Amino acid sequence: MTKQKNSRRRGNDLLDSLYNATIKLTDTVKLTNLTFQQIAEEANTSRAVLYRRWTTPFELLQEIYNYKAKELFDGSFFDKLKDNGSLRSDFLQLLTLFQNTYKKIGAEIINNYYFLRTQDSDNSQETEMHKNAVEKYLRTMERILQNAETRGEKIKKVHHVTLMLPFDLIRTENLIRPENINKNRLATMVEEVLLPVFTE
Amino acid sequence: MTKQKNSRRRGNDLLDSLYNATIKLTDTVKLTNLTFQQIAEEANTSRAVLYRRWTTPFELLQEIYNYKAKELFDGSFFDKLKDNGSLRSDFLQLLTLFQNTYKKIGAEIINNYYFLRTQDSDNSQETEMHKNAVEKYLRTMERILQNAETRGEKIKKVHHVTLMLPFDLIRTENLIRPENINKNRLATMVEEVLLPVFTE
DNA sequence: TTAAATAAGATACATTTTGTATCTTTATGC
DNA sequence: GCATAAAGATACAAAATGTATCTTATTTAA
Repeated sequence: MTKQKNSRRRGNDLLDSLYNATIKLTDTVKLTNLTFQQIAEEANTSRAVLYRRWTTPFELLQEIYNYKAKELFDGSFFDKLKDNGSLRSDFLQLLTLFQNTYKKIGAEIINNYYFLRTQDSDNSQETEMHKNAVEKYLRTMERILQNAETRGEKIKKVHHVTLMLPFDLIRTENLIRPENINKNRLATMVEEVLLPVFTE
Repeated sequence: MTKQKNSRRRGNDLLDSLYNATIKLTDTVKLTNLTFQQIAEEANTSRAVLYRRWTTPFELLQEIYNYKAKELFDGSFFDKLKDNGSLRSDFLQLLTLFQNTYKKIGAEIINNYYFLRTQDSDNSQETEMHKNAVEKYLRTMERILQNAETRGEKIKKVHHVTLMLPFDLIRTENLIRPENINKNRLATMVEEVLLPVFTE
């Protein structure tokens, strides 16, 4: 979809290129050591292009991670959720889908997103995105639990925050013990944590 | 304990001053925008002092957060843990002590610690510290559960990773929903998560 | 199809930060 | 009190910043 007849990139083409150059640099350069100079060189453009859009590399990073994290927060992966006939299977599928999205976006990117979030409390745009995501997560959990109840499984009433547990678990695992994540670990989360918490 | 008769600071006195100047700057300057110049000025010393110790602000930050996080990882707050006569009370005390340590050190500092950790996988010193901490956490949980079992409470056998749940919960809460933390929230964690997970 | 508008890219310049090196001064330990 | 180690001051070339101006390519709309 990229126009190759033009040598001078514009708009979103250029923006993508800047994003990618920055992400690529984070493989070798620590986040705290990034400079506009390097980014401009990596993206084959001039520094002016960067200064017209952002005042510091921090702002650029913030924009990138907000953008990249969108897929995690739009909750579109929930569309693949099926009623598997048991809460156990539904939970496992939920964790698997969520973890796959983490993997697809890249755990480092999401970790960085959450880090920048703590650095900047007045980011209303991201806050809105995050708030909507939490709403979607809650509604998804409510639906899963409702289905289970309809099937006759005994479901406990819990506070709303507790409904965030599956997502909290995946986030923690990717931040603290990323090397630990596999099918067995997800199954253990369901068996030893989620089922005891949400069922009698 | 600070010597005031000397105008020229040395060793740990100077180091403390550099650490404090850096931390102070992080109130106004984003982590990714810190410079040695600023830090030297803030600490009333010369840049040479900084370059003799670290090559980039990132390294300095890493050292600071490793140092500050020590108190969280040495597990000394566990000494205050008593046998309260019920698992419910023991869990609540554990969460309270852990959260108080978070508060004392500063949640931002610990969040930053974990972030830098993801940026640098080859930090053997911190890895050792972290590994020892996990060991201590596991042993503490085992002790608490053992006490409960001795009292006659029905305790489930779970994987080691699951024993990290109390600490994972507090970490998540401080990273994602810091405004949400109070006595009620901790009680809900015990009631709706920890007790169902660890007892029959 | 051409002209006007818009944004990219090149360049320049003063300022700040970096990284290194050298020298002087102060504090500490023997 | 003297030797040693480390702090602090200073200097300098190189890199990065922040801003401004000018040229050139691409888009839009007349």
